[in-house]
Amino acid sequence: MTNIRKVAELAGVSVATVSRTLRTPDVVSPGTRDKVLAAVEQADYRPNLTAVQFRSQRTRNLVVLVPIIANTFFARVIGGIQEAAQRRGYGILLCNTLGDERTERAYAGLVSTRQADGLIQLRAYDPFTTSSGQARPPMVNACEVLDAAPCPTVKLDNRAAARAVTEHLLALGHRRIGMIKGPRNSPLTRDRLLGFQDALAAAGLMPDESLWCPGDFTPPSGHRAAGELLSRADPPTAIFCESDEMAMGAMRRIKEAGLRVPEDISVAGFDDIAFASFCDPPLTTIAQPAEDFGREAVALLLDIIDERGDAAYEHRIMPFELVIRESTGPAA
Amino acid sequence: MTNIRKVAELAGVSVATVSRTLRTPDVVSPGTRDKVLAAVEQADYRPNLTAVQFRSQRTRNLVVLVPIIANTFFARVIGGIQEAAQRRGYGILLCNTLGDERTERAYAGLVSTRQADGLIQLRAYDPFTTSSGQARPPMVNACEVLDAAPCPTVKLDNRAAARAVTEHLLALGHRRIGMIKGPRNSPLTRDRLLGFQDALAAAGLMPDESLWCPGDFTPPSGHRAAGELLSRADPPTAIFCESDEMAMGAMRRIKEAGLRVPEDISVAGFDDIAFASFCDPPLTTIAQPAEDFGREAVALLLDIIDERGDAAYEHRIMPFELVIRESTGPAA
DNA sequence: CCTTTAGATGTAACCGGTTACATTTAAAGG
DNA sequence: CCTTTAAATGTAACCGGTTACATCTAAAGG
Repeated sequence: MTNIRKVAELAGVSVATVSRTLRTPDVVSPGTRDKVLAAVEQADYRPNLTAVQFRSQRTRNLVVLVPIIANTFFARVIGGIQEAAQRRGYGILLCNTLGDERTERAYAGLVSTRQADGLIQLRAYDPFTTSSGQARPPMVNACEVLDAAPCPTVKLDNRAAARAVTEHLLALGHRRIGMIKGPRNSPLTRDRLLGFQDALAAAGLMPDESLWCPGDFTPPSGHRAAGELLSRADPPTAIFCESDEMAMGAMRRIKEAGLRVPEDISVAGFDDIAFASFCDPPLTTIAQPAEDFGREAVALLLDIIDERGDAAYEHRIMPFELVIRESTGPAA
Repeated sequence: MTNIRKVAELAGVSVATVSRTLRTPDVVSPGTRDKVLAAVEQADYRPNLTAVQFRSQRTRNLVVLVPIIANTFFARVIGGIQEAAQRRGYGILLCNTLGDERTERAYAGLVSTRQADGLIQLRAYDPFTTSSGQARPPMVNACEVLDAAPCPTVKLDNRAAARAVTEHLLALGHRRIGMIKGPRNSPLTRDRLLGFQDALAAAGLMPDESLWCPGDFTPPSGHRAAGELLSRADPPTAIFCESDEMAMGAMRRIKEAGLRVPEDISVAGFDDIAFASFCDPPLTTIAQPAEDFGREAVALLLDIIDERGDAAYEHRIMPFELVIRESTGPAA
């Protein structure tokens, strides 16, 4: 491997001059600069990044913990993270945690062990064991956010979004509205449920908990949950699903039962994934700026890493948009 | 930051003993071992990974170049890569290249600059400029594979898979079969087209190139392509799409034209993404073992890195399965 | 022509581990 | 009790850059 000493020898200068030519060219005289660059070219020299990282104590890597990369929404968020990180000269170390806390802590260790400069967590869990005295490694929590996050956060106003969907369904005349929720202990689920109840309360309706089914954001779970709702004596006339993936599962189940969407049952989703406008019927849903979640998270994280952030952690609320398509219609 | 010297001091031993206690505990006497481990605990010491990587010239990181992470199929492949890498103690540096060769070469540079030990490329492009004399960095090419790849490869027998789909459509009585292809210059597209033609030829049919439309694997491109096919004077009775995402776009377009799937037009996809069994109607498609592509790629790559591979590069062909659902039916 | 001073370059310490080699310690054998 | 030998531990070089500080060069000013 060609190293800086070989290049220095080739150019007839010291290693310091080679290093300066590459890092701070303006302090090197033009003549020397040309000699060095020619030698770099000739030797096909590239600085050993591990040495640079080691010496400078900066890796320019960010760890990203994602619950399930196969989830279309998270994949988009990661796309945004990757794009923003790359533009700022950072790489991303990806970890598909599948919600396993041991894995999350192991990867978080990459920050503690200085193999990455910071961490983005897309789930409501703090992977850093708070050993007293130790400084907290730079971290940002995005998408599903801890209630008392010890770091900046980026999230949607899930409560308002769920309220908007529900109000849309109420406006269509629906009174028995089923809900296919996310996992029980998720803040996301809780907030969306609150928004759902807000809308019902504003319309003077009592919430009926027997119409709430838990899911896990995947199509099969939506399929199963819809089955449960349909098997009731008095099934709902509309179903609000906390993810488009579950909504697609639910619509399939509804059709299997010989019912039509939206004529017999309206279905609304959440996320506005790429397939939402192509499924049958196209899905009414909440559009989230997935890529922006990622970009924003990177921006906040780099603020901390570069110590541009002063004291208080920022908590960003991203905008949502109710996208009305054809899966919701007037109550029968 | 606590370093190995502090721990050594705390334990009353030399830095070498601390290092040995952590790397090769069996060469350290039990008594010393306990002392050192206690000191490690007390100081909350974790070795600086950048120093370890620098010294050992091994990073235990792999670069993964993925064309579009938002593509459901690739997301699954990455899931497999991540899982296999993690199990073997490797991290992954992810790059969403969007097909940009400059980006790909930049990330490939992470291997040349020793920030990663190897690279997995999911697209048919060799990011390493072959500077003569230089040893090729370890690389594996998976999914979409170069014809004369200078490395191990993992792929599907796309030709046979496409032939299987086409034979299924022919068996249903279809004679005018449209095809929504992938990008023009992709080996994937070419091989699937060959398989398509194989089946037609075996059935004694002449291929009709006017029924082939290019797409880019996304739902909107399938939607557009289907529109073109439907606008012909004599539209096809079946459409074979090179991806499920395009198939979903195509089905939407067909319904928008007031036609039914499969009664009026059959549609087949490729990939068997999670939504394939939940769209309407459930999609006939080719199931690919996406996660296995990733696992296999990691295994082959680590073989090279650990120099277990002898001379010849292995070229793995992964199995496919024709999954017949409800989007294909007898020709009208 | 000498002194001052800014700019260019060189020297070498340093980052935090790993490990070859040297040295010390302890156990075994005579 | 002394010698031999293996096991345990210590010393210090090394990985490849960066950069503080020292030194040298040359232009400017007196």
